[in-house]
Order: sequence, then C-alpha cells, then structure tokens
Amino acid sequence: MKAKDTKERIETAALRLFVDKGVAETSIRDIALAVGFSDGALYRHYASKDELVWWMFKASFESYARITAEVAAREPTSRGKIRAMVQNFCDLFDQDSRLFRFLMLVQHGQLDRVTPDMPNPVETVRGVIAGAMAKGDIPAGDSDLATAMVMGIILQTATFKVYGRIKPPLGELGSVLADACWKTLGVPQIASVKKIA
Amino acid sequence: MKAKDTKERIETAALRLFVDKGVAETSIRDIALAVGFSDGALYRHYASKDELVWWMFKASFESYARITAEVAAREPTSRGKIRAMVQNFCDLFDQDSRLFRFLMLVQHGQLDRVTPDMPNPVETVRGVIAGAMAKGDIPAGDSDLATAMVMGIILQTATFKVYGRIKPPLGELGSVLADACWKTLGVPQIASVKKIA
Amino acid sequence: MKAKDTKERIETAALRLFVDKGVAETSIRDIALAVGFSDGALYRHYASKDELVWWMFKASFESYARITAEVAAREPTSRGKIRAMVQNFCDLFDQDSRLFRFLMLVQHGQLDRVTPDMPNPVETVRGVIAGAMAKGDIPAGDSDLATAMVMGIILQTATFKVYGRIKPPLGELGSVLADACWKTLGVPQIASVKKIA
Amino acid sequence: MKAKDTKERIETAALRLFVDKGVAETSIRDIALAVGFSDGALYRHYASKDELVWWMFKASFESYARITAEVAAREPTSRGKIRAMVQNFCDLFDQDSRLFRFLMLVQHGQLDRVTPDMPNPVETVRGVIAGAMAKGDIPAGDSDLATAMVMGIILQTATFKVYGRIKPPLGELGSVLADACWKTLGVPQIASVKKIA
DNA sequence: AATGAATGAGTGTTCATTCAT
DNA sequence: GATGAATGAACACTCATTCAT
Repeated sequence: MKAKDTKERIETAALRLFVDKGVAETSIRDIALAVGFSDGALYRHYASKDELVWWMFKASFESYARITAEVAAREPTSRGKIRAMVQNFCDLFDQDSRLFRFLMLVQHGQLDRVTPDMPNPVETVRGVIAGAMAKGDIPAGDSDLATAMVMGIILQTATFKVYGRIKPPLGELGSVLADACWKTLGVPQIASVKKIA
Repeated sequence: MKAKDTKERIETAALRLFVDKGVAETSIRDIALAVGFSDGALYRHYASKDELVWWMFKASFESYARITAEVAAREPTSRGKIRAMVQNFCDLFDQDSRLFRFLMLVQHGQLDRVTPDMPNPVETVRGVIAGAMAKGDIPAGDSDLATAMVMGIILQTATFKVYGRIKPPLGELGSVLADACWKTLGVPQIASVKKIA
Repeated sequence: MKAKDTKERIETAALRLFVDKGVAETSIRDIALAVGFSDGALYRHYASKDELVWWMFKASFESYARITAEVAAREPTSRGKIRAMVQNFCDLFDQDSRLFRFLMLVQHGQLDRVTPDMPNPVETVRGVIAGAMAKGDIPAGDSDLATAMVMGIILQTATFKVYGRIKPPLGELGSVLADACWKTLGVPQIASVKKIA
Repeated sequence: MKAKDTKERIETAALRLFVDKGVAETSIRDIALAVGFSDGALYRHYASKDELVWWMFKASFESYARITAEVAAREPTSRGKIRAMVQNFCDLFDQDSRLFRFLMLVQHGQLDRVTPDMPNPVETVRGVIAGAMAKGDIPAGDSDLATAMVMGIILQTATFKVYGRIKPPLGELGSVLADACWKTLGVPQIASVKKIA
C-alpha cells in the first residue's frame, strides 16, 4: 500500500521536474528533495534513473496508444476517426498537460526505445490514415508524410499552448484542428513527382 | 582573422555535437577535442558554455529570420509568401539539417531567451498570416493558432525526416507542404466559437 | 533450534559469497538474498557485518587450531607430528576449500584481530617446531622462520590449487609436502649467522 | 615535468594506502587527500581507479620479472639460479617492502589480469625449475607444485616479516631460504603415485 | 593566445544500519 | 522474529571553470 503511494508521489514529482527542467537536467536528488526523502530511497523503488524514466514513459505512452485506438475504433468513417483522435489528443492535453508534454513533446531519449511491437499512438494515427488512403477516402500517398503533417498540427498547437501563445483549452480547438487535419489529408501528394514515379 | 576562423571551427564542431548528442551531454572537453585544442582555450573565445550555446543559437536564429522575411517579401500574394516561406524552410533543412535541428527542433531551452524584439522566423510567419487575415485572403482568426498549425506541418515533417521515416529531401516536398499549409489556413476558426456557444 | 539453523544458513551462504567475491564486495543484501530473507533480518542475529565476519572467522579458526593440535598430539615423534599436521591441512582443504581459503588464504584482515591467547593453528605448528628444536630433532634456530617456511609450502600449494595450477586433491600431495617441510626444517639456520659475521 | 612528479606522488601515496588498507578499501579520495589535492584531479592522470591500480601493478610486476630473469641468467647452474632468485626476492623486499607486498602478497584482482605473454617473476621461477628437472639436477615432477613450494617459502617468510614475527632483514635470510628451497626441490614427487601413473 | 593541472560542486549509485509495522 | 522502507554517508566519476605557466 505504502510502497504504491510512494511510487505515485515519486512519479508525480519526477514528471513535474522532467517537464519543467528536462530529464537530463533533473537529478535523482532533485526528485528525492521534491518528494521529501533521501536520494538513496529512490533505489528501493526503481533500479536506476533510466528505469524510472522509461517506466514512466512506457506505461503512459501505451495508455495513450490504447485510448487513441479505442477512440478511433468507435467511429465508422475515416473522417470520424481522424476527428475523434484529434479531439482526444486535445482532451488528453487538457486533462494532464504535464503528462502530455512528457510523452509527446519533451525531447528525451525514450522515443528511441519504443519498439515496433509496442502500442504507439502515432502509429495508430498512421494506421487510420493508411486505411483512409486504401479506401480512397483521401488521396493516396506516403502515409508517413501525412502522419507527420497531422501530428504536427496537433503537437505544435500544444506547444504554443504551453508557451501561452494560445489561450483557450485545446479541447475547444479540437474541431478546428480536426478540420485542418482533414483538409491537409486531402492534399494530393502527386506534387512530389519523383518520389512516386 | 584567425580568431574568427577559430570561432567558426569551434561552432561547427559544437553544432555537430550539440545536435548529435545534445547540449547537456556535450562537454567543453568534447568540443575542444573535436576542434583540436585544449579545454581551457575555449574560454578565450566564449565566457561560458552557456554563452557559446546562446551565441550560436542567436546568430543563426536571426539569420533564419532574415532569410524568411526576405523570401516572403519577394512574393506579392499571401499564398505566394506562404509557399515561399515553406519551401525555404525545406531548403534550409536540406542545406544544413544539423543547424535546422538545433534551431527549430531541439532548441535546448534557448527559445526561452528569445526576446520579442529579436528577429524571429516564426514571428515572420505569423506576420504574414496576420496580414493575409487582414486582407481577407484567408478567414480571420487567431493568428497564433494558424501559425502553430503551419509550423507544425513543417517541423513535424522535418522531425520525421530526421528519424528516417520520410525518404525524399524536404525540398521536393515543399509544394505539398505549402498546399497543406494553405488548406489549413483556409479552415474557418469560427468553428471553435460554435462549440463554446 | 531454529535460530541456530538460521545462523548456520547465514554462515554457509556468507562463506560462499565471502570467498567467491570477497568480504568487502559482499553486501548484507547479497547474503540475505542468498539465505532467502530480508536484509534487516540479519541484524537479529549479528550486531553488524563486521561481527558476522569476525564470528565466522574466529569459530572456524579455533576449530582448525583444535584439530591441528589433536592431530599433532596423537603422534609421538616430531617428524610424525609434522607429517600429520601437513596432511591434516591438506585434508581440511579438500573437505571445504572455501572455508580453508577464508581462514588461511584470504583472511580479509581478520588475522589482525587474532589475540595471542586464542587457539591458533599456526601457533600450534610453531609449538611443534620449537619442541623439535628443543629435543634436537631438527637444528635449532628461529622457530618463527621455520614456521613461515613450513606454512608457506602448504599455503602456497593450496593457492596454486585454487588457481587450478595443481590438479590432484591436496590430500594426495600430503606426503610430498610433509617431506618437503621436513627437509626444510633440516636446513641449519646458522647459515644466516655466518653471513652476518 | 610536473605531471610526472605528480604521478609519482600519486603512486607513492596510493601504494602506501593499497598495502596498508587494501585496494578495495582505499578510496580515490583517500589517495587525493594523501597527495594533497582534490579527488577530481586524479582523473587528469589516470582514466579510472582500475587503471591506476593496474598500471602500478603491471609496470612493477614486469620489472620484478625482468630482474628475476636477469639474476637467474647470470648463474650457470640450477642451484645457482635458484639461490640467486631467492636472494633477489629477499633483496627486493628489503629495498621496498611496500612494493613487494603490493605485487606479491596483497590480495587484489590484478593477478587475474596477468596474461601468459606478460613477463612474470613466478613463471620465471617455474621455468628454471622445469629446466632443472629436465637436466636431471632435481627429481622430475610437477613443476607447478615445485614452484608453489618454493614461492611459499619465500612469500610466507616475507609475510611473517611484515607481521614482525621475523626480525632480521630478509636479505640476511637469503641463503637459508635458498637452501630450504633447494632441499624442497630435492624431494621426489613420486610419492603421489596416482598423479604420475 | 594556448595549455593542462587543479578545483569543487555535482552525478548516479551502493550499502550498512535503523526502525515502524 | 521478520519485513522493507528510509537514512545518510560513502563511492567512482564528470565537468564547467580558473589560473599559473
């Protein structure tokens, strides 16, 4: 019981610090200080700093992936799936912006450790886009490029929100962002002739 | 003259290391070793590591801003300005992807030190978008939100390129990205109002 | 009864670890893990790690001393005593080489805590040698020097055995070693006097 | 010049500590404190504690090996070679007993890193003994066993000297030890029937 | 200008020991 | 008796920075 509480307290404190200062810039001592106990104690709960970071990342990243997949699965149409996923990312940001930043925005090395077999929200988006291309709902093209543009719209808006350049909660911007994404997906990639030829 | 050469050699080496390993992970010694002289010598040219990083960032960031502004100024129409700026970002990436990453993708906290009076490529984009809204070329709305979406399309595509998920040089994708940006800018943001009402 | 069993289990596990990895390199946790209970529990049985080490050393060291004395006592002649003690050291090694190493080869500083009044196998050997000198069975001389040479023959052979440089069980080498020791004891130490004179 | 002096000061201090307290028990701070500067400074001269220990060991160990080989080479007869090597070990002890202890007596892990191609004083002794067996100067047998006994006589005597149990300088005991070794080498190993058969 | 030895604070991590449960 | 969380002092090592040469 207590151990679990402690772990939660550690992870809350760590998340705050990781997002505010960066993972590399946060020392184990910083975390311990924030939680209110000595540095050595952390190692009772996590084998290393790396393990703490990875565990925090992995668990939530997979949870994001699951939610994203569920939300898309509930919608029958491609457009509906995109709309739902975009709105969902906005809602996730509003619910816990620190977690969102840690998972989706902050530069730490964890993304490199994500293996192809792990549930992955970005891959889910790509799957939906590839499906839409296959069904002819949107022009065929490089699904990675399309995914990049869609994720860019979402993530850069979130970044601007973090910097205070955007005022309303992202949730309220969901349909605008979804429309923008859908329009973007409607752009024919034929333009880049060489690649397709 | 020699001092200038030395500074250039330092900054070339530092840029490579900063982008490849990260700023925090790059030691003064790493840089000195790469340049080929002793660690203490760096302090003859820069007061501190922080200053070196900031100077490198600031100089190139302002240069990016100038180029972006020039490129936009050459085009008479809003659509032309957007197209030119997007293509320009793509070309800048292709020319020196390490520099692009350092400035635009992994800013390592330097963005926090950018003051409003500094030339700023993102602000230039926002200015163009605000102008287009004022002229009625695109639906009026929050220019920051529009800027976020446009920059997101560009930067996330660049990120995917860095990770190898996109194959062609970004330059070849310029017109696709520009089309996507333009379509995105055509999305009425009133939508969000409805949601609130 | 149970406490005694526990102590035995602790000491068996500790001995293995102490000899295999070294005392300093073995943590209380290693021992607890090997025995199968928690780290704190050890302190129910021993006041400290030091005390555990010392207790383990002392008990077995005195036991070695007793056995050595008994074995010597059973033989009437000096030569027989030497032969019996040497053979006995070999047999002790074969019986439990880990214990032998812990006590006789890598004493981990415990030897410094051995007081003159404690039963001591090396002292027993010295006593026998001094007796042989007194009786004129071997040339008179410094009994410590003679003891050093005899113990060296035994212990260095054991060391080589540990390193795999010697193949047969030490027990089979007992008579060779005993002969060597006896020959060694026959060397007049007067030689050193001449040199000084 | 200065760097070399510093290295010498470091090694002198380290040797004292390694022998007095043990290698594992000596911290880098202990050494730095003894030398009179800060701990970080040590890493300007050695990449790690391991490297310091290994360098100190290797250089002197090989030097011991060379001297041992030279001393033996100067003597034409097997007996002369043995006598000279034994005396040499005694003289080396008297010259710098701390170094002798570090190389030949103290238990550190360095011996495990000695490769067969490295000059090695013990191997030199074994070579001489094997040669003597081949020439029929001493009874044939296991040269490793013979080496163990000879080295034991020398090293255990040195150990007793360290503990103050032996008073005169080892140099004065050289001929006694050499006689003992020679007598020991004269013991036929046939006794251990099984091994030879 | 440049060198490289030295500093001193900091890093992640280990571990004997204590103690509330 | 046993547990395991917590402590706090250590450890090897790193690094930005200073400074005598």
